[in-house]
Amino acid sequence: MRLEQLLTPHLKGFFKKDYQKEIKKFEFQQTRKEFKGDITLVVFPLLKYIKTNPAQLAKNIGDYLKSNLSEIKDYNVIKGFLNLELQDDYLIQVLDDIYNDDNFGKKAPNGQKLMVEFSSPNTNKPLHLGHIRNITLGFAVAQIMEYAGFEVFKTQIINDRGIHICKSMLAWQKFGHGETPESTGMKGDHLVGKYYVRFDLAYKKQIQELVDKGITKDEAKAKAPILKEAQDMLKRWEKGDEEVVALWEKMNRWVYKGFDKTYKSLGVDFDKNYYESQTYLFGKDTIQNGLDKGIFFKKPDGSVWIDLSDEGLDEKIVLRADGTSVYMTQDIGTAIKRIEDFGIDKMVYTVGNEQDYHFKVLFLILKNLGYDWADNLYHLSYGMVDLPSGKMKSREGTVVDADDLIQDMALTAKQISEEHGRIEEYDAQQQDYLYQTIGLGALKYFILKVDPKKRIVFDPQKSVDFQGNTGPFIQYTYARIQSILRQYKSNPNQKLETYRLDEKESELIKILDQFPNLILQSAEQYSPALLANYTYELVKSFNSFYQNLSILGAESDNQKLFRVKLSASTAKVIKIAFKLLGIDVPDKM
RNA sequence: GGUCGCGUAGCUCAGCUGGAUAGAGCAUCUGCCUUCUAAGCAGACGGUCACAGGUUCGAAUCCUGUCGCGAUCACCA
Repeated sequence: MRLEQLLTPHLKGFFKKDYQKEIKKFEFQQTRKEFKGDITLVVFPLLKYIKTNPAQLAKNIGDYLKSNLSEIKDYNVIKGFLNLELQDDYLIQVLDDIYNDDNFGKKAPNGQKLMVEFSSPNTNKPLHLGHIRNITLGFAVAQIMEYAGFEVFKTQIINDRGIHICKSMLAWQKFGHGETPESTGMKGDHLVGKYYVRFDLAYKKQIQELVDKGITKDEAKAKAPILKEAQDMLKRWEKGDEEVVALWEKMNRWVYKGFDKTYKSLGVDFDKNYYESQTYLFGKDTIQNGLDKGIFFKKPDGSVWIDLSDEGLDEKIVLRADGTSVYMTQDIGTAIKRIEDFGIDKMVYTVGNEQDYHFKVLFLILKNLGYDWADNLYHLSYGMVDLPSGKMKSREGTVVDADDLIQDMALTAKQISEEHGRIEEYDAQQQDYLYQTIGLGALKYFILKVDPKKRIVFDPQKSVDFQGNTGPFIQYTYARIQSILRQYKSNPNQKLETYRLDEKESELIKILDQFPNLILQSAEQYSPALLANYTYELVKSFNSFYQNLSILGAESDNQKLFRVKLSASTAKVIKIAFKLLGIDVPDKM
């Protein structure tokens, strides 16, 4: 980042002076290991402006930079690549600036408000691995955006009404014998989930009975009495029936208490919750408004539609024939409401790629309704988390439960930690906290390092690694550095003297220098994966430095000071990057 | 069938706004703990970047087509 900022103005000056050309952007890349140099200018793209031999042009640029910039020590040209070597003094200065910057990579506020939606669960069952990906991803994007200058609001829309929750309610009424989270010791969301499964069991039994009586399966599915009862319950809920509403409130309370616990153990929070029971009626006025403007049209049966065939899509329903809302109606209303509530400029929806079509349509509708901000809505679409056997299916009991998984990860962390036996002086509480930190670090990093749009295959048998490109490896490196800093007894805030850098050292500085750029890129692309993989690259480079050169055993005080500052700066970047990813780093492990 | 996404080493993934000989980890194999934490380091092995065309000085990257996998095209959410 710094290196490019240093060179660009001089390159512009060179082309203006010698060739009378205005060139805005230059292409830099890291110099490949097998060549000498710290940064490389790719000369080929410049041939568009100046017709000449690339090697000759590279040489001319190199000569110019070397004689005009004291920071350039030397250069070499290989084909169309100009490899520039920097003075050690300059790189040391770069490091010192990084060391002294407590908000390294943080962008100044840009004055824009951004809302990030993630999680958004149904309230009829506990969270599972799919939610963990959603939550981890959405939370990380929110944090990155904030660091990149936005004012961020984290939100979720909780699907607390509908047939699914009525099924749990009905089954609890029928088979629950008044069970509560207190009476059973079960987490509330798990208890409610238990009755959702219980409903399905009874439902299937009734279907089978009807089929045995000679009714077709499809007919049986529609006619099963228990389903009728659930549908009836939903109608009563919509009419505001006191008994049903009271039960609904009670069971949702159980679920929220359970969710809160899961969110807490995942280390995430929200600035504002929206509930579908309150938002599902939003949007109806907007539909009328759109009808008046001729954006929507009414079919003979009274249902309201939008025709998007000009955009290459189909007709889409926005209001049912009986005048009730569909998903789309609600989402239109909720989007408008959010803009009104917070005055936000942009919005990110973290929702799985199975809803790509829905969001495409939603954004188009809002645009057609004349909302300019519709251009600033982004669907952060991510791939499903599948098992080696395929999709997770609740009916087949293959769903990986979030709470179980978090616990398993901590348990694995415990086993590995005990083998190493380095934290015996910790008390039980500190140890538990550490196991949580490592287990969660492994899980979150495992998810975040993968490009969001790609499908993830999760093997519960193999679970998650703790070696290589993993959260624990990065946490471990951080802990190692803390150990060194604890042992360094001098004042690290002294001025560095000039000193001959080792290759491992200069490489590390150059990677650190890229961090601000990575923040920008991750924000632009809504991709925590970029940041995660950068952090891994940084840590690998540090470990190579660490294993090959002695830090506290350096030859001189100045060298020791330099290496301590380099280590501390690396730790700082690891900590910031992991904070943005929603992962804690331990001082010992 | 239409639309969208994905296809890189045995496995899991980087690299994709075109640039040098395609990179990591896991697994397998070889070294390195009397020196700062070996969850580590140094190295070996492993590739028709799904396939076929095209654009370009240059393609894993861009375009077209084919194949494979997934999603979606509900008065469900």
